[in-house]
Amino acid sequence: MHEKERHRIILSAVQERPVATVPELVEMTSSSEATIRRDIAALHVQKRLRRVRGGAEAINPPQFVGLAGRPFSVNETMHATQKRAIARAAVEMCSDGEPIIINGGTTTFQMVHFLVNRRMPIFTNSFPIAEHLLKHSKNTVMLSGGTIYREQNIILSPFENDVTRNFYARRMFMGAQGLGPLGLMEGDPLLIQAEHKLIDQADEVVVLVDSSKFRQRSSLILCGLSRIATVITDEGIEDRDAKMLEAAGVALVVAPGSQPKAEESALPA
Amino acid sequence: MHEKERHRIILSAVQERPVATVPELVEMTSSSEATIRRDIAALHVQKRLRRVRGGAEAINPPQFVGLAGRPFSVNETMHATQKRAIARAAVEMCSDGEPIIINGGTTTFQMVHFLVNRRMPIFTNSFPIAEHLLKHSKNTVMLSGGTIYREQNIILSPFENDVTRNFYARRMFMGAQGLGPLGLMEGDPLLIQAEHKLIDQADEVVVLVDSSKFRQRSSLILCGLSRIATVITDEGIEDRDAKMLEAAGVALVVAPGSQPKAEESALPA
DNA sequence: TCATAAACAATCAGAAACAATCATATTGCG
DNA sequence: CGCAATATGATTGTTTCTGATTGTTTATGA
Repeated sequence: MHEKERHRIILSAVQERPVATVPELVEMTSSSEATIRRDIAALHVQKRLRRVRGGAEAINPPQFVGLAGRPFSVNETMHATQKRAIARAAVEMCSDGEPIIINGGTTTFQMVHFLVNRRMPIFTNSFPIAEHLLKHSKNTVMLSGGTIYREQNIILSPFENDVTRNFYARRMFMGAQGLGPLGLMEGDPLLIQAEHKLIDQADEVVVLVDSSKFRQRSSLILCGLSRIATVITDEGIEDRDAKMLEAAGVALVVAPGSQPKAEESALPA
Repeated sequence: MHEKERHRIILSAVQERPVATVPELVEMTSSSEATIRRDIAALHVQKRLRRVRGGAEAINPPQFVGLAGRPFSVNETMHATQKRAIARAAVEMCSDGEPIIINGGTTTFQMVHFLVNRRMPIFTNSFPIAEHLLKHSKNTVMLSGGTIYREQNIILSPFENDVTRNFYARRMFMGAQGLGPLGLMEGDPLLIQAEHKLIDQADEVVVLVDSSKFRQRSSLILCGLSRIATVITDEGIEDRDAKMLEAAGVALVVAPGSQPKAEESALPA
């Protein structure tokens, strides 16, 4: 067996399980202990894995923290103030007892804080949202079934007939990566899939986007503006974008309390 | 067992409950008291947990366990040692990569600790199990969809065609309230419903019950003994009950390490 | 307060993992 | 074909870890 081949096997083993022991790898590669040690040492200096006593471990999760993958936590802090204000406005649209659907995302996640004193049936495909509502509120929580995708923080099943098809609500709340004349844009095909499942289960689609999202573009269009009933954003929205929504017959809600981001709006051309 | 694995198990246990005792961890890791103390000390200086007299506790604020309803937490401490030994034996039946189904329950929950160093597709209807596996393991987690019932700690949908019908595994693991000649007994109709959904999705049903369950009776029969492939219990099982299982063609596994409860078995008539 | 048990710390022998070395095998090239 | 360069495997001695034993400290109840 060649060196490259062993390295491939070792890296694969390390990815699959938190720690791969030297005897395990010896068994897998049919090579000697000394060779495996040398390989691990080599891969260690290449920073392709971390060498630990007894074997090797993957380098990416030094200790994997909780549910939220990196992308989630990073996003979580961006535009936090606006997101919070937008989320509050979204929750204020709801009345107790009225069922709602919340699609997973960092903006919609902020809604949970304003839902703690409410009592309504809430359907979501987001594990963190469900978790938070369960632990800190008395709402009835309903969850879509399927595989939990750690990176995207959503639950998605590849099948047609899941519980999702049996839940219906007047409003569905969702975020997006971008919003433009062509409609709602998303960056991840998996999210597109998940959102398509939910979008048909509600009369009105309410989109939560901070004003920076009007400048974001992406290649994946989820749906046209016509499908959107309401957009909630912050005070940083530009007239041009407001007019675009108005022309498409989309109701616009500007969440108060989010400080106008004059500098951010006046971007250097 | 290697250092990293022990650390993962310890952190996993500490998360589950506010405090994990040294003897508990000794039992879970099959290592000595001295080693556990050293591990705790090491994790303490790494600020990954707090060392306290008697064991270790989670470092983050004592987040109240809103999720686990009273019944769950109370049950959780009963027969804890046996339950853990049984859960360990259950996980030892599984090989990496082999998909399994875990029905929610306090005994089956204990399986999570032994699954942290594994890598397999796991389908469950239990929110706490899914949560723990997500946070402390690399397993692929699949969840059934539906309403989350706080009291029973399970997720159940009233509909026929949900994701559950699309997942299939060789083994399904479940607990029960009682086990007698008539079969598997459960106390709550909701659990019956949930378990019926899963029971058809696996070839073999593996039942995890501590030996006290052979003396429990209940009015709701979930299924006959013939449907059960294996029963895992502790050393407190009586000959009469073992014979009953044998007669029904059920494989019996007695989990080692659970000290024989001589006094408990010899109940005052 | 004292007695008792539990939890802890310190120590040491044995085991496992490791590093260093050397002999052998494989490969590439003249 | 032979030689050199490199890679591999075995051997050795060293380091590190683990588990048992001992004695000390801390909590608990009479």
